Amino acid sequence: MSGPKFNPDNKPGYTYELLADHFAGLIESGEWEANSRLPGERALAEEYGVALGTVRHATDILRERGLVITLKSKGTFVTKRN
Amino acid sequence: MSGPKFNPDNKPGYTYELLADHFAGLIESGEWEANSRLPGERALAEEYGVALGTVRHATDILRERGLVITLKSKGTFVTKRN
DNA sequence: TTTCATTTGTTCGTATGTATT
DNA sequence: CAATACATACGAACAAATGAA
Repeated sequence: MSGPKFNPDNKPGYTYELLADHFAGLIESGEWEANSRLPGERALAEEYGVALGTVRHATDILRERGLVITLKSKGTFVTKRN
Repeated sequence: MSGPKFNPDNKPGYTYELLADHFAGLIESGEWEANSRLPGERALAEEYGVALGTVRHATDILRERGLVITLKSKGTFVTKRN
């Protein structure tokens, strides 16, 4: 069995960590711009073929790293850095 | 229906917070002694009539408060205090 | 060494509540 | 009112680590 769509080869590491690193890369590369809102959790879950809770765990990590902030009922935003 | 068995009256506050406070009370009162292992997460979920995720959320809070430590495949233990 | 039970860790699915737009 | 989005909560299943038999 191949696992989640985001990690069909079951590479080492937990899906939420790999996903957090992937998201961090999108921020680092500028594909996710500073101050922009991320796609919704359900949209991300759909896009990456993982569960809502997994996306949430990944964005929790981004928040801990200070890469994003989450505003209730608004969304998760890339933290502006200077 | 009235809600989870642990909070059938749906008192204000989330189940996981009420549960965390309840657990903290057990530690404070000494009913859960220092250095002792808590019942397993799944046993607690069964006992209080709540979901596993809710117990886990509650024990996460206890951990953040420094009241317990969790060792994988061993259990969650009341932090010894002096 | 292998097997087994226990416990935590992770992931999925689904539903409901609440707030914002 | 409807759509969007986060928060909470339920259930279920499998993985990983530990320790004992």
